[in-house]
Amino acid sequence: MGIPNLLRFLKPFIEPVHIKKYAGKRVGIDAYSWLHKGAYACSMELFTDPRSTAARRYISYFMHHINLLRHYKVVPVVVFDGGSMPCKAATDNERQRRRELSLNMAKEKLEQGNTAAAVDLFRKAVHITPLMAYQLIKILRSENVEFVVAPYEADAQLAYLTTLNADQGGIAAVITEDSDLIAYCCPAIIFKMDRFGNGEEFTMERTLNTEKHALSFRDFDQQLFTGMCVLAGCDFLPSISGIGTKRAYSIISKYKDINSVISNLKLDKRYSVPDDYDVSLWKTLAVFNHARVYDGKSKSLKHLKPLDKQYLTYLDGDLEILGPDLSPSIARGIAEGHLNPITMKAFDQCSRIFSPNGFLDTSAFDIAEQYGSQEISTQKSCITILSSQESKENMIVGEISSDGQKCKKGVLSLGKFLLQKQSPQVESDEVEPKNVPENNPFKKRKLATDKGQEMGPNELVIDLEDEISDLSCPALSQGSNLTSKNMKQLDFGQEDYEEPSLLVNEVPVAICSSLTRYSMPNKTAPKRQKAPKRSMDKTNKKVNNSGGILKFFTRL
DNA sequence: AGGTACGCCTCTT
DNA sequence: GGCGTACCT
Repeated sequence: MGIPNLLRFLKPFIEPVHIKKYAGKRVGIDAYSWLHKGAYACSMELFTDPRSTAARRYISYFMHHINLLRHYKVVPVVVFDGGSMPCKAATDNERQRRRELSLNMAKEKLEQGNTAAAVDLFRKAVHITPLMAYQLIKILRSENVEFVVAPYEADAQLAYLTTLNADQGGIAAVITEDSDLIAYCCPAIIFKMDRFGNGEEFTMERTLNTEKHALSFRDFDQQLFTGMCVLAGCDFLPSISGIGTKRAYSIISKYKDINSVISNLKLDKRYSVPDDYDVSLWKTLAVFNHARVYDGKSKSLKHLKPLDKQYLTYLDGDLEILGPDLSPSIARGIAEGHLNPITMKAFDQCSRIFSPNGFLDTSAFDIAEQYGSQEISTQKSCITILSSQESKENMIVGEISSDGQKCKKGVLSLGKFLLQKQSPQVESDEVEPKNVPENNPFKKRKLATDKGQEMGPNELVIDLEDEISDLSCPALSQGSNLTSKNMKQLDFGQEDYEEPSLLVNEVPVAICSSLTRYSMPNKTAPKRQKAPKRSMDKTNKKVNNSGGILKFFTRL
């Protein structure tokens, strides 16, 4: 729950900000906050029909915000929560119980035909499961959005990333709704960011160095600041009854030493301080300082900050409360989104088979799933789905050269393939075309060879203006939602922003598109190195020529 | 004045 | 998770 009232208490130090302030910077995102908000848009569907498009609206919500950041040249780094901390088990269980209660009531109401009441209850029952996070991860992966799954608390992971330089994977700020990040002394945090990029900014620097409303943290160091937060009550340790943010502040600024604070609290008859409160407080401070995080460089767990003797003595060798240690391979599997951080099992058995290629992995798996296949295998450059139902033969549905530089008919046939399955009217000879037609949307642009553009090896670029109207792949032309005409024009302050139509409501575009980076209708291929500027093309359409607005789709 | 317990909201148009 | 509010100390 964060620290109660902390945001209100620190309001004087919080200023309005627009995300464009962080243009060119890497910014960390607490995935949970957007996932949770997004899940509200589809809370009922998540229970009643989890595989439906409607149930995936939380992904649209999330990706809208990702695209917004990219539009303002902010590099998003998405951080997911991992395993739960042992010390939070009690509160976790309580929440779980409440949700289950709501869920049962919701189902009841639904059966009674009271949809309105059911929706209300489903909303109370929503929680973000690792599987939901995994669905998003698959999209992020295909859209080349950087992400990491924290071994435990995303907050700690985010705080850790702020201590690194950008070239080491570090971030300049964090977008979250959780005030816990303040307790981690995160240097810059953006709260309440809306869909236009407006939010409220907290900076440690401003807070420590300015006086507002008779509040001053000039004499506070990091330990005292975190101590104040913990004293006011946090997830790991409830506050002493009668102490909130203000009293925590005044008592810390009075004694300026954690141990003095505790001993004086114990002397004060107004408060009942548990005997072991000092130990608990130091242990909690240890978590905020040394929680276990994932280190992308060594690909293993490490501590947020190097272990400090002062805290270690209170921990008494019990490092478990910082999050149990994990072997590097498990930690990496979790961090890279292959293992469920709770169960430690692979999200899908095939993800690792594909990851060496790093290419069609999840999409291929999606297809297999759709076909009810039991197995998928990759052999050299082919992706094969072992079909268990329709035909007993193995079908080669994709073909990629081993260096990932060429994408042949496979991708197209993939699209056709699915299309045929879902739209019987498609001519059968289109199912496995011998050649990729000249005008096919998946034709590969010359990559990398073009004037220093920095394309990922697996990216395809489609020039929409040229090709959208004349697509050989009906799935795509049908998705005329791709034209700028059908894009929603949203007002983002002074600039117009063409929001990609998020979900293609019809069909198989999914598979193709997860590999595809569409460029907007400017003739030149995207340039991604220079600091891009927006420009107007002849048709007076506003376009983004900095790599195109990213399109994404999800499968049905 | 400050803390706490409680109920309501987070999406979308 | 946050927020606002009525009520308690």
